Amino acid sequence: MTTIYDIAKLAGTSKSTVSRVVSGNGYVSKEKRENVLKAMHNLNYIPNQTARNLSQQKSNTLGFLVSDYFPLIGEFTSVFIQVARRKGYNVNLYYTQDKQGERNALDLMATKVLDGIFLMTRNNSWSVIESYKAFGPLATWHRVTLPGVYSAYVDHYPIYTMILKRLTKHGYQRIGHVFSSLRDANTQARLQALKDFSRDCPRVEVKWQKHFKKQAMAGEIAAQQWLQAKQPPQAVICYSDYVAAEFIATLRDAGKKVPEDCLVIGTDNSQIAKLVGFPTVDLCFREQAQNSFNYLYNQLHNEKLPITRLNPQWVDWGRFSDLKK
Amino acid sequence: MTTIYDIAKLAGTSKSTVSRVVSGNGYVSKEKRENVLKAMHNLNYIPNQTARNLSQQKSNTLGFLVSDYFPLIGEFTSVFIQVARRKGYNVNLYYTQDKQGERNALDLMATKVLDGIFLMTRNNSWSVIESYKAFGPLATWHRVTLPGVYSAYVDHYPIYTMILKRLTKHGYQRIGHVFSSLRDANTQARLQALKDFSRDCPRVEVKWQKHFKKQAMAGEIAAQQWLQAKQPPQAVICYSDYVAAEFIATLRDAGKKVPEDCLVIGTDNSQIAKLVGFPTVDLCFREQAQNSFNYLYNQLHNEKLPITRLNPQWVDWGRFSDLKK
DNA sequence: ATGAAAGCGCTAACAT
DNA sequence: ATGTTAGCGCTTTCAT
Repeated sequence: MTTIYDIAKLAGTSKSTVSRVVSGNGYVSKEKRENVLKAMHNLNYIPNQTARNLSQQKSNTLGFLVSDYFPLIGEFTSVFIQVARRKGYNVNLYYTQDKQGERNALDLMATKVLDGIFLMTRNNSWSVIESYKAFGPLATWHRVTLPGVYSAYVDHYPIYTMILKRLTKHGYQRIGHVFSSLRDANTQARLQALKDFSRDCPRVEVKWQKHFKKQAMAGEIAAQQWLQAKQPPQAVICYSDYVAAEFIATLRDAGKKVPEDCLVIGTDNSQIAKLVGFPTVDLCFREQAQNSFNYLYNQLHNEKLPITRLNPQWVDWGRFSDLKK
Repeated sequence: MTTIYDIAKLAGTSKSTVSRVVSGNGYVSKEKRENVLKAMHNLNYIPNQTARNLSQQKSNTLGFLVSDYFPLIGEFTSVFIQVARRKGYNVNLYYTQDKQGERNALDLMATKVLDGIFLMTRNNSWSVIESYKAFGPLATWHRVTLPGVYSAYVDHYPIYTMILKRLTKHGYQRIGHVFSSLRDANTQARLQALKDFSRDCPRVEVKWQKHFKKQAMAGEIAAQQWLQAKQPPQAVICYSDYVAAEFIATLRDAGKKVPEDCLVIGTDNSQIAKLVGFPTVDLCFREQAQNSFNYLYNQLHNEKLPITRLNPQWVDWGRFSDLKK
């Protein structure tokens, strides 16, 4: 491996000068700079990032933590990674299935192997996670209000209200719900929206409600329960597109027609919604990824990259135009 | 940040001894070890991976390079990352859209920021890529035969033949094809299979063939062409599940029935195939991810983790049972 | 403007 | 079994 020392020798100068031209910090005469550049080129020099990181106590890499894979992860990470790349940041992906694994990843901030961390999903309690704030900036996809943690959330209350009203307006009298974990703040917001809605429209039947902690199998199990219900809901709102897609696939397998027998709605605006063809709500996950990165970057550089306001939208690919407005 | 030096001081010993207990290399008396352990615990010691990497000239991290995101990437990376994790490896994801970006990532092997690299898709020519072999092991998803590059491919010839025979047996007389780039070795294998098949079964019409270099929009464009054809094929085989899904969505949008009007087949066995509900072929991408990691690991450690033989399977979720056998 | 030298935290001979 | 020492490659003060 060729090092700055080799370059220095060949260019007839010192390590310091070479370091200056490589990093672009400090003054160096035109003449010396050219010699160094020439030497770098001749020796095929590639700077050692590890040495640099050790010396500077930073790595220009962010950690992306998630517990299980679900399809939205792929889309979300891809925008996060590409946004980070443009600002010179790498990202390490960690699938941390347990508390300890997650802590190990968080620990990496202490030594600046990771400069900052985004948590898509988590294993440890928020108080544990928050304590890592001392090591570097933290952002998350969860809806939480903690002084030290940026949350890229969007309020589900108005969105859920909007969906409920729209369905009611179009004649749906029995509306079912597939929620994620009860402890989740988004679930709470949805439940509140549902409660308030029921007060206004008591005649709409909304009792069919299911809860799942994991996305895997949630849609399938919920669909099984739909199939066994005596009076199944005519429309079901799912907490994620993936769950909605699984729900639909299971109903169709059982010979049901979607959306005729049951209209199923997701809330991610992921590719899957478009492909399977069901209405969904764009909760702006792409902008959330962008905002999250910007937050971490701003913390790290004392800059002011913009954090944009999110503007959720109903999305139906023009296929459910009768549902519009 | 607390370092081994701090621990040494507190435990009344030397850095070396601390290093020995932390890394688990070398002898250290029970007594000293306990002192060190105690000190580590009291000071909340977290080893500095960067320093370790610099000293050992390795990082225990692999690079995963891909040019554009497409849905299978998410699934593929998630198994690759989790498999790597079990062996103590991290993985950095790079979306390299151009030649230079890809070279930058490959360069990282020179300084062992990356110990090895997997290329899902590539930008540079194989000869350029192969030259990086000098820095560390290389694996790819592409089908290539290069001395220094492991290819996790599976031969598409027998698979394509199998699909064609099966369709013919069930009465399909006009079979369409959506291929990826002509230069791709898998496409070549499929074309050869098609050619040989046509010799045996000249009466099956197979002229409807489309080629696409990018997955984005491929399915949609192909479907538009299907819709405009005077005599469109009764079955279409797509080179990826994602393309198949897009093809189906577009046909359905146009009021066509799938599979009644046109049977569409994918070849990834991704989650999307199951959710949209079309037959596909399991080309064992999960095992390919596993094999690729194992190869890289074996190169790095002179070990013999098994490289399993792949066994592609027709997959139809029991929904197309009339197509079976 | 440039060079010398100390240091980032850890590892690994080598010596005892 | 343990300590001393010389790196790993680069950055950054501090002189000059």
